[in-house]
Amino acid sequence: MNFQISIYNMNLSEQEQIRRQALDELRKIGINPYPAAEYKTNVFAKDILNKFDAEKNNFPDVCLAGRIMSRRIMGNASFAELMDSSGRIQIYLRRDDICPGDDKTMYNTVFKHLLDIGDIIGIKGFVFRTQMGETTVHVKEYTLLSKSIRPLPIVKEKDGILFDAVTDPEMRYRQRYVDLIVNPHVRDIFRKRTQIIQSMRELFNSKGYLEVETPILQAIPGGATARPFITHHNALDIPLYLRIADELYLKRLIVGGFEGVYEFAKDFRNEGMDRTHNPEFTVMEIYIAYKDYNWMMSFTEEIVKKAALELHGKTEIVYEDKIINLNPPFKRISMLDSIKENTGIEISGLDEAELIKVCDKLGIEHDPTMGKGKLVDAIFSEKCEHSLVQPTFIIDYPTETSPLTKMHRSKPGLTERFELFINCKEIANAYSELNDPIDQMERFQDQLKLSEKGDDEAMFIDNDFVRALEYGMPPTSGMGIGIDRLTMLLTNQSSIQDVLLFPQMKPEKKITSDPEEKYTEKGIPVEWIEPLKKLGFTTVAKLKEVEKHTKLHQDLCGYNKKNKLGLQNPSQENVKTWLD
RNA sequence: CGGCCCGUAGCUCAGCUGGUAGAGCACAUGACUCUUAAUCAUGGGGUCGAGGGUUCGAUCCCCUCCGGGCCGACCA
Repeated sequence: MNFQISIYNMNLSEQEQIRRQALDELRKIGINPYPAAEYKTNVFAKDILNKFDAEKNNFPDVCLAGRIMSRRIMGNASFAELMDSSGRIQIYLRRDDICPGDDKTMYNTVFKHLLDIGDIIGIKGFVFRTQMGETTVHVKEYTLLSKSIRPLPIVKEKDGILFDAVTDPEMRYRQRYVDLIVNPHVRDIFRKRTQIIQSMRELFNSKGYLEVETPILQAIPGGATARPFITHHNALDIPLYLRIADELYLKRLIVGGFEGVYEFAKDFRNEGMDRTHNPEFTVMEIYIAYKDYNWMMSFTEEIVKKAALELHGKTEIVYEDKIINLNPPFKRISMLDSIKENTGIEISGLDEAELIKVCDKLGIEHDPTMGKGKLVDAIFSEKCEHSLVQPTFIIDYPTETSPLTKMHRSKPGLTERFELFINCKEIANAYSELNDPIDQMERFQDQLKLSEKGDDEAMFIDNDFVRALEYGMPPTSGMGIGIDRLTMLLTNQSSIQDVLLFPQMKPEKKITSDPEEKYTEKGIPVEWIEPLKKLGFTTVAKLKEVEKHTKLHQDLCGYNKKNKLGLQNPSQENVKTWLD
């Protein structure tokens, strides 16, 4: 028996070894643990739970498939829980139902011993209610559909309280598949994420706006201020950037004559990672001809309201300890008024030197690379954002930080731009788009000056984009919504990792391990390879670092004894030759 | 990048001014025909994140590193 285990792999846990043995046993019995055939089901667990009526006996013949999540075996009868994509349902198996004849293998051997929690099976039977009142499928016949050879964390639940729930973020994010299996509410979050996107798409399509795709690989990463990822195209031998925004391409399409275009775009920014930032993230950007930012504010209200209603059936949502009402109209206040409201200081018309004084007075850090716009932005971030719990449009931003935005129709030095804040976070950003090509070129050149001043986020000049504007772009309003952050808000999650299926993680540390040949080449007998690896010598190179061969010899003999391997101990001289 | 905390069985966690490890679940064997965190009995399972140091002796104390979390800084 010991030998039986050792020929598998010493690195496997006992439970994994047992499951691999079960795999072999199943094959011996003639059961394919990984059958190819389609398995036709006719119902989901949730449908049964919702619609079963014991008096009508309305599920006399069901077939469903899913993963075994728990088992309670009591001799000749067993209960188990089956989880399919819709949820969990209890199933009931009786030996003499599963095995009507003399051969009781399918129950006694296969179900009780060779199946495990985590295995995927299909069942046929009828629905009934147990004495305890639980809707249950009485199984007449089952089929193994896929054997699981790695034990799943066992999460138990009673009265809504989870026991031993997997909460370790490391495991939850790296092995999202496990998280999705054992934490059912996680699947729900991602369903809601898709629902939000669907809700927006439906609204846009109903208005006749066109969903488009624009380049992710861009020669000039435009449309936002951020540090890009850079890559290289071999055939063209040019650098390419992963997009930081799709704005400039969408506006080219408005020039091309579309009335409205939108894209759910993955953008990439080479910056810090934390609870609210992932290097790749999703932004919905939409551009509509002949509109302005006032119109866009109302449209944004409609988008947010619709998504909230479809997810929650109401516009009041709970986020952590706050209740947020997403019922329009949202408050609208200019950035300068908001600063005045929160600090009592009127900063309109101040020059750079005066703004620096204000920063000093308010205790806001600043540095010489910051222009007027960034100084105002810093004051706003520091003093105002925290007050914007309920949805609020902050409007009319300084020109300097808005190089793609039309000048304000009546307020000099400002632009027609708004950001929607909810729960103190920016959710949307929109403008009356700048369509004056000459103004646009000048703004790009101002960005160049900022860049020369040391601002490494300033925008690049996109000459082709200016050329497009020169042909004439209709007055247009554009808006972007951070899908990840909106999802966080609407699903009450506090970190972006919880709304991304596969958040970016540091690479997993690989344990390098040499193949057997490397060891045998050095004259090391096969049976001593495993003990050496267990002692930490996973590569032959590590053997070279051994200072005293006698110590290694001792360790090996000790390992042999401790694990009762029954191997013939090597001589000290032998061990010495391994180290050369 | 700085401060605080964490890393022990497959999972969740104990481990008392240092004496080479425990629980529950899971797993194995057995009992049990309506159980539901099923129950009962028995059993196996751990380089106590890695390396170094102090010590007769380190899971525990010290240093370095790796991985993770929270807070701050930077940053949309």
